[in-house]
This record gives sequence, structure tokens and C-alpha cells, in this order.
Amino acid sequence: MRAEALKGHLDALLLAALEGGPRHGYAVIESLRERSAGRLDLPTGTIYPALRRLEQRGLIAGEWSVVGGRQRREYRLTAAGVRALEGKRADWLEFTAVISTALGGEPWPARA
Amino acid sequence: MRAEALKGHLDALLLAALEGGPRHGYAVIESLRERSAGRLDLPTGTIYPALRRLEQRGLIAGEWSVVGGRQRREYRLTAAGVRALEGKRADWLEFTAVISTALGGEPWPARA
DNA sequence: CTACATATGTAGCCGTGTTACCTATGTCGC
DNA sequence: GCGACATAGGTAACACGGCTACATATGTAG
Repeated sequence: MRAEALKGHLDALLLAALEGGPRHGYAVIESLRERSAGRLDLPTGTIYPALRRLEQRGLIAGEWSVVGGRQRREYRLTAAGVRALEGKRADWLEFTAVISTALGGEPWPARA
Repeated sequence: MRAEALKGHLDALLLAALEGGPRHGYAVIESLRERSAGRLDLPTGTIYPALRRLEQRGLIAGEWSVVGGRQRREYRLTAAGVRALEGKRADWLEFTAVISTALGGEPWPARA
């Protein structure tokens, strides 16, 4: 998968990964890899700065903990993050609908 | 629509816009605007450089003409461009499938 | 004691879309 | 005639954000 295609959609992915409960960065990477059958294998240099951006924007909240002698930063969705995720899911649907239509040549399931 | 989300998909859009026959840049913009019910209104500063990139890569071929006293650069798909469009459509389907799955929470219509 | 998985992070690069300009011609309204 | 606008093409500088490469540290397996 072209990696640069992710641009603008990573935040939604990260928020979605935290939807099922708090996770630390490393676990987010694994979670996305599993959910996508290995096709989304994002490097730490992508994930960690992105999580910090989300935290600064107040969409997630991070907290340090120590598990098995290792430092972890666990992130959880804030109320604003939940709302943001909702909006981003709607954006994603609109985005795919618009591009799929413009791309043509492929049947697009009937839209509401 | 968040404009930056386009990143990585613009080429496919442009190739698709030329699929129905040769067009010049300005017409491509209008074509995309119409096909998307006004939601894709791309500035010339996005389209013209992108068309030149595609031409340099040999996916489209441009030719000057004069219509109504105005200079036009008509672009048409090359054989390589047709193949590239095919590949990009497949990429798009895979991309949306992967992201939609990872994003969860939204049903993804059954694919062929 | 080496290697690897786990875990977090930063600096700098690069692609690419945007913003803000510029040029030129034809047409319509005044 | 002249201004405004649609048509038509273009460039330079910027900004955003994901990637590459690197640095650090601990636990576990060989």
C-alpha cells in the first residue's frame, strides 16, 4: 500500500484504535497491524509523534505507567476524542464516496 | 472536504478524468467539479503542476492547440497511463478496504 | 553476552497540495 | 471604449505530515 496515501487519515485510525480501551503506542501499532491483516504496518516514527499531536489537541489523554519494568504511556480517548472520531468517520465516508464517484469505472454502492 | 486528504489520490483522479477522451487542464477541473457535485473544486495551482508531473512520467501526453484564440494544452492518456489508472483503481479499492476495516464502526459494502 | 522483542522518542528529509501571485484573450454589460 | 469576468495556462514559496534513520532502555531467550 502506498504509504503517503495515509495522509490525513492517520488520526482517525489512531482514535479508532483507542476506542476499545486505553492502549500504549506500541500496542496501537500492533492493533492496527492485526486489524488490517498486516497491511498497515506503521513505523514508530509515524505513530509516536502523531499520538503526541492528538494529545496536544486534547483528543486523547496520556499517562505514564510501568509494566514489567518498562515505561509505557497509555492513551485513552477523551470526550472530545470520541466526538472527533465520530466526525472523522463521517468525513471518511464522504471522502470515499466523492473519490469513488469521481474515479468512476468502479461501481459504487447506492448512496443514501 | 479536507483538501489534504487528497494527497496520493490526485493522480488517479486526473487519469480518470482523461479516460473519456483528451481534455485540457481547465476542462479537467470542471469535469471533476461536475462529477463530484461541486465537492471537488481543485485550484489551478494543484492541477497544472500535477498534469506536468504525469506527463513527465509518461502517463499522459500533452499537445498545444488553439481554440477560439486561446492556447490550450490537450492531454490524452498514454498506454502506460491506461495501465497506471487500472493499477490505481485497484490500489484505491484496497486502500479503502484496509482503512475502512481498521476504522471499524462502519459497515463496508461487500466487494467483488 | 548476544540478539531480539518490547517500548519510546527525535531530527531531518521529501513529496505534494495550497496559497498567492502573474500573464493573456474573448465576451458581455455599461 | 472600458471594466469585469470567464476561459486558459503557469510559477514560487510555503506548510503539512508521514517516513527514514537513529538513539535509548529494559526484559527474555539462546
